[in-house]
Amino acid sequence: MKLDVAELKIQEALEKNQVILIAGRCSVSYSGRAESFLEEGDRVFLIKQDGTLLVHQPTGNNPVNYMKEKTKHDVFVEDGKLILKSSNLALKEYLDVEITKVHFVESANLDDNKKILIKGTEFDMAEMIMEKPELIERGFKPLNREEHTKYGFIDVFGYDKDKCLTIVECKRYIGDLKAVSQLRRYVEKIKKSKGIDKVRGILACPTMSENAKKMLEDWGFKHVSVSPPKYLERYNKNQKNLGEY
Amino acid sequence: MKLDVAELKIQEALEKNQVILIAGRCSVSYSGRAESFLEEGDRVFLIKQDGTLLVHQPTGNNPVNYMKEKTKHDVFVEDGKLILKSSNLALKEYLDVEITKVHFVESANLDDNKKILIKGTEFDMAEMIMEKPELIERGFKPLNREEHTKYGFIDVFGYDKDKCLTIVECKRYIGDLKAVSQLRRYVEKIKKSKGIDKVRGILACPTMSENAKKMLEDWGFKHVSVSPPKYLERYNKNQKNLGEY
DNA sequence: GGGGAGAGATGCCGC
DNA sequence: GCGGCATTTCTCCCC
Repeated sequence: MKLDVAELKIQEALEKNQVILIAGRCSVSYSGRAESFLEEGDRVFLIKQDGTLLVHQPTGNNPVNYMKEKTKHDVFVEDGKLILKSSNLALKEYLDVEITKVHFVESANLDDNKKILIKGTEFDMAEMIMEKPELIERGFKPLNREEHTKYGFIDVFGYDKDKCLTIVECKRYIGDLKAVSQLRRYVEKIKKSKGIDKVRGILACPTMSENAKKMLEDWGFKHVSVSPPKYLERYNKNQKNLGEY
Repeated sequence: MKLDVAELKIQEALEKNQVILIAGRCSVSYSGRAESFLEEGDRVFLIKQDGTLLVHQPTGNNPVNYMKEKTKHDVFVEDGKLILKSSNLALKEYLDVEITKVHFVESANLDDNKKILIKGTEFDMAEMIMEKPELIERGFKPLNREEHTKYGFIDVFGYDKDKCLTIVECKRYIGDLKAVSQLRRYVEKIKKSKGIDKVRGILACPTMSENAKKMLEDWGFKHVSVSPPKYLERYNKNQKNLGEY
């Protein structure tokens, strides 16, 4: 596609506040929180209706460069190149693209006000434990979930069968050093603020790394194997259709 | 665009292992590490040459759904809908899309083997401190950077003017509770493994949150205000062109 | 592949 | 806006 045709097409789409998709050969410079440069190669550009810009290489999960919402975009041809200058003055972030070849440009007004529903999060784990406290220990009595105000952001806390205050930190995945550090911070905070000498700490997660297990034991905490709940599980080896939700 | 035309176009592009961009009205289901459902709306799909799939809503930075590399994609028309079934058997992840309307489909073979160069990272901060140790303290003598083997992943460590072992943890942005916890873990690890009683901990970051500052003081650590270096900084209020790199 | 930590992390919620 | 934290975090590097 000719550069000046692409230029017009992109300018019109920007004016109409459409989602724009561009594939082209380009180099990319960025300056803002950090700085970056990417030599010439084929990439995909996605400009969204809120001004977000994503630059994607032909492989990999993450955008190689990006600009956040409310970014302004300016497109023009100069010295035989299609230039895209994107700037977010509020964030002091700037991104420049020099496009030497445009493979295609497409744009459309997209209408979408739906929010994704996700199940199986850490929050769902905590909820499950509130409903089935025996997942932690026989005799465990949870008091509150997600106590944000007084003692920090604690997933679940309550009393064990011996009426000892017990803090439960949930992790969806493997429990690591960070998770133990976090639990430790909570336990100390509660000890201090309540003036109690003995507070128990429990890490609820599917598995733990060896080093984390060691640190957990050093601090007298306990690991309970719990996995996040899956409410919508419908797939298995023999099943090909998802069915309705 | 008619669904069966889109079907063919996508199938051909998949066979040719091209990058594919689709805009359409759809609902999305996901099952894997967690589970999710997204009601009907207009979205953009990006299928990459390594099998990566990204689903983007018309606003926002992050994909609303995604599948990692090596995902297989199957497209067909059924009951008047264009169905995209993506599965990653190795990861036991599955994503289903029901498309009721296709706005456009584009595809291309993209060639890109360049890697992005980023400056101003935490690593660059540590490097800067190695070169200018007075940024930390007068008399600070750094020994090593990124010591991974013996004492963990410590950014910089060395001796202060009184020959006391000193650990420096760098953060690009505001120092928070997590950062202080991390520093604390390192200091204790070194104390234990070296059998030393006094090890100093310094957090090098631009600013700190109040709670983190308090925790830092509680533990006898110190904050030094350091910002990540920017090697390519060329922008300012009065400058409109980026110039060459 | 596991483990540990950074990221231009982002996004969410609460204050 | 800051603060604290989860994320289908992802990515990188080392062992």
